[in-house]
Amino acid sequence: MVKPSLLQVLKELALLGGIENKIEISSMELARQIQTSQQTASRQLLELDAQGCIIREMGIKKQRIQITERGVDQLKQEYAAYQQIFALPDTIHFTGSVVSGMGEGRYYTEQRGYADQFKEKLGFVPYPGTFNVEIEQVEKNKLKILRSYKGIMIEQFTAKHRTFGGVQCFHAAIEHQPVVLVLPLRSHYSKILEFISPEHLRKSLDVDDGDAVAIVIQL
Amino acid sequence: MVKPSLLQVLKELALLGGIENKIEISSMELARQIQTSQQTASRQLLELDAQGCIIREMGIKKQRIQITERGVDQLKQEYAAYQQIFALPDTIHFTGSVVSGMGEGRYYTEQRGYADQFKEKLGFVPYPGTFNVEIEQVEKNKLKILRSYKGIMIEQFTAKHRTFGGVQCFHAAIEHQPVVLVLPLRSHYSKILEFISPEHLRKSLDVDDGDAVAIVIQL
DNA sequence: ATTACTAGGAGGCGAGTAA
DNA sequence: TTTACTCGCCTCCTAGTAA
Repeated sequence: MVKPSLLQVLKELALLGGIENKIEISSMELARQIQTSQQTASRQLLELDAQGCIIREMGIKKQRIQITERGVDQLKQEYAAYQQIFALPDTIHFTGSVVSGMGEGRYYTEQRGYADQFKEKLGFVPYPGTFNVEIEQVEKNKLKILRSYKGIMIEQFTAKHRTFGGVQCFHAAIEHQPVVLVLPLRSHYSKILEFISPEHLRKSLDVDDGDAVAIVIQL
Repeated sequence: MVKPSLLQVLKELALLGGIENKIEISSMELARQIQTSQQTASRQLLELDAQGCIIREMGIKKQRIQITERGVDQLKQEYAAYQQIFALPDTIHFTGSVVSGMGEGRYYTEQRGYADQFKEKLGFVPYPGTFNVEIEQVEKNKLKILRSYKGIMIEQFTAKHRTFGGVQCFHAAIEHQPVVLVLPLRSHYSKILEFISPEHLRKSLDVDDGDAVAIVIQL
C-alpha cells in the first residue's frame, strides 16, 4: 500500500495528464504544485518510481514522467472509496464470521405468520432456521445506514397470545450466493446479521463456525 | 488545508457512515481500520477535532463522532479532483497572466481566409488581434491533452504566395467571459495561449499585462 | 473499558551542495 | 540548468501509563 502523501503526488501528476501522456515536469515545478521543497519532490518521485507507480525518462534538461498501470490502480482504488461516500451507493458491504444461533431462528421462520409473508413478498419459503454472521464492532455503524432504507417490510402479527414483531428484509449476497437479510425492527444494536434462503446455506456455501464471509446488501 | 494522512482518516470515518450519522468507534477500532496505533488514532481524532472537521461526543465508554460540514467539504474537494482524473471531464482549466503579442495576431486575424472561416464556423468576425495569455510551464502538459481533441477546425489556405496553416479552435471562458481559444496546428509547444472574441478583450475584461486570469476550455 | 499524556526513538524534511 | 546526495533538525510515531 502506497502512503497517503505519495498518493497526493500521484494525484497531482494525474491531474496534469500523467495517465495518458508522458508529462514534462522538473522536480522544482512539482515542488511548487504540491507546496514542498525541490528535495522532497525529488525524493517522492524516487519513491513512486521504486514502488512501480511511475516510470521516468531522465533527459539532460527535464525528466518525462508517466504513471504506470499500477499507479493508475492506486488512484482508481482511492476514487472508488470516494464514490462509495458520495455517489449514493446501491450496495453496502460487510465482512463477518459465521456463528451458530441458539435455535430461535428455526422457531421464528416456522411461524405461519412469517412464512406466509416470506412466500408472498420474497417468493420463497425459507429453509428452517437462520444463517447467522457476526460482524465487527465498527461495522455496526453501517447498520444504522441500512435501517434508514425501507427494504421489504414484513408486518407484525399475533399468534399464540403473543406478538411477533415486524421485520425489515434486504436482498443480499453471501459469497455471491443470493440470500435475504432479515432485520428485526426491535432488538436493535446486535452484532449478528441473520439471513434466510430457500436453501440450507451452511451446506450450499460449505462453511462452518468461524469462517469469514463477504456480504453485499442490495438497497 | 488539512494534511493527507488526516484526510485518509476522515475518508475512513465517512465510509463508516460518519457524514449522515454519529458513529460509535473507539480509538482502538479506528486504529485497526487505518493500520496504526491507538495513540496515533487518538491524536489524529484530536487534530481533526481541532481543525473543525469532526465533532465528538465523549461517552464514558465510547465516543460518538460525526463529520462536520467543513469536514465534508474537504472530502468533496478530494472527490472532485478524482472526478477530474477519471470521469473524462468536459473542461480543462488553466491559469496564466496576460501578455502582449508582437502584433502578428492582428496580421493573421485580418486575413480574409481566416476571417471568413471564423464567421462561418464560430459565428463572429474577431476583433483584430489576439488576446494572449502566458501559462505556467507545468500547464503545458495539459495542452497535449487539448490537442488530442478535435475542437473546431479552421482549414489552411493559400494567399499572397504563402500558405497560412490550419488552426484548432475551442470555445472557452476567461473570467467567465466567452471567448475562443486559437491553437495553430504548427508551432507547437508555446507557453502562449491565443484567444479571439468579437469584443476587445483587454477592454471588456479590464486587464493589463501581468494580470492573472482564470481560463476554462470547453472540450 | 475508555482517552490521551509524556518520553524517547524513527523517519521525513529542507539547506547545502555534488555531479 | 537539472537530479539527488548528506546531514542536522524537527515532526510524528509508538510504548508506557495516568485518569
